[in-house]
Amino acid sequence: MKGTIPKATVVAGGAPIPPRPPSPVHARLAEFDLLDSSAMDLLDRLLAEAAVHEEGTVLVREGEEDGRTRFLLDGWALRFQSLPGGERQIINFLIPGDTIGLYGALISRSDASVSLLTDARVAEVPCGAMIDLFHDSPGLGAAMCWIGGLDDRLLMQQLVRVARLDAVARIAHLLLELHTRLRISGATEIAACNLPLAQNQIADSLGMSEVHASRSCRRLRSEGLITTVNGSFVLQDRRGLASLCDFDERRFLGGRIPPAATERLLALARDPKGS
Amino acid sequence: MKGTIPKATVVAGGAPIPPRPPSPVHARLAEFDLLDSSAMDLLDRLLAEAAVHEEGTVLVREGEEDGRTRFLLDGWALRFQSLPGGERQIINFLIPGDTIGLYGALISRSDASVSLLTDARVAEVPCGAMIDLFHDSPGLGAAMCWIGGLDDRLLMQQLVRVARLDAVARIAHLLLELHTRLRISGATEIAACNLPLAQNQIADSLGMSEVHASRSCRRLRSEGLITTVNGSFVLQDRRGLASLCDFDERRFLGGRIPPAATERLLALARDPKGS
DNA sequence: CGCTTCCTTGATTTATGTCAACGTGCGTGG
DNA sequence: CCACGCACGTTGACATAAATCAAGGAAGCG
Repeated sequence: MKGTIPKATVVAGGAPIPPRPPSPVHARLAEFDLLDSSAMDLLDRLLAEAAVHEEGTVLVREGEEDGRTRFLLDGWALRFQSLPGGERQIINFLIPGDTIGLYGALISRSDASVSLLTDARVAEVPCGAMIDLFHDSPGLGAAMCWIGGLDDRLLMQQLVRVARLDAVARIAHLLLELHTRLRISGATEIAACNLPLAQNQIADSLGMSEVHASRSCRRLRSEGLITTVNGSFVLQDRRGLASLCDFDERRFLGGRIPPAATERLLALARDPKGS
Repeated sequence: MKGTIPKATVVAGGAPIPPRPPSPVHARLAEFDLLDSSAMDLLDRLLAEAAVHEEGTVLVREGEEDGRTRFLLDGWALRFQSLPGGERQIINFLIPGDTIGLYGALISRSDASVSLLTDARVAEVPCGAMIDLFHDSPGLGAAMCWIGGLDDRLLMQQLVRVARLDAVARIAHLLLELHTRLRISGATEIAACNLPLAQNQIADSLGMSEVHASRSCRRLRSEGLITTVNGSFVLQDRRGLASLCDFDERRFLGGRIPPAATERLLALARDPKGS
């Protein structure tokens, strides 16, 4: 069940921004609109060599020392911690455009494992290249930090969900989050409604038992809010789901950059040795 | 009940690392051992002008556009989100040495509020200065990202706690985390055992009702694991607390930098215009 | 055909929330 | 100095959400 694999074209010059490959990473960065064409070129180069891995592959193992940062270009993954009892807590789901091990270049020991939920296309950036990136393109470096900030925001939402919502609302909220994130990373509306999750993954993510996850999903299904097609969830009524859990889409949209920062970053790009 | 306020001395030259003020920020960065004396000087300058605020002050309001990044030099704060029902979810507790709004320079709209739990000394770094920092001292810039990575790790632990542990274990785990973090930021062993928390703050942080927090704290007290002295928790038996919740201190220690990254960062510092 | 994996369902137990009442210390204003 | 209100913690009775245990069904796959 390999996904379609769009080719990553490497563009040569610094010409007035040529059409980019439809990478979900680019889609996410569209909102971070400070990248000039040289930054884009650098990004393209970093993402050019992507490898395809099979469903179930473990990309990163908790405690491992592996400074690489990866970009998930296609497919889904999950980040989790193993617990003393042998269970796992899924920290978050990773979708196309997401970063894996963003801090790998700075914190050698990874604090969570990452495994693939579907076949996936993954680009790897070695530790050194990740550091150099900040030097070669301060704008792209800033973009990486910006991604870090957005990820932090996601984790906050996951916390609020688990800490405050009941089981049905937790699931609704999670599904809506994934839908929103998929749209941001460029999925079509139809693709964004199709979430390849198993119920035990939902349970492990939201801190509930499998049995209870099953019952809660059933409730959502019986109210016509979702359906399941061979193991995938399909959102049927976003409005209805949102009303169950006070979903606020704005918490996932809009990572706008303060004007003052914009100026400085542009100045830096023009004159990297300034001041 | 103002805390003792150590003076922040600004050091002039780039001399062979003079004794630094005993700032908790410096203490935290001790583990990030890549900062040369010029980076330290820059940091000292950023932290030199700290203002003292009263307990209860709201430093940041959710949704507000305020690109500043702050450093908590003394005192405690909490970061929280307001929920539709009017309650709050405390995302995490901030202790001396912690950063407030690390991503402020890149994401203008803050996604959580921060208010002071005690009187506190706070240094403010404007948005522009935060960006320039990456240019003026790549090492210090890396240190800021590194802090972001550690904060991410903390948030993961908070999630695991809330998602997986029962009420008593959640509280024990939280108290141990705070103890560990306090030691890292330079608190004496005695100070680190003394946590100025109210039970309703614990409840709002761990997603449980106030009543249940009260009962759970009582259990910990009755087993001699903690005591309370006029509203503060005092850890009495760390070993005992840890056995209740599988606390793994290593999750909070050791943000070691990969060797490859160390080399590159040092090279960058020596030759900021290299390659 | 007999595995496994994923999901389902019912009966029961346990953890936690909710409601309501009360205590204690503490600051404030009379 | 007292009376009052307020923030904070405590306690008990009760309701509810969710875990657990146990059994079984449906699909995929050798």
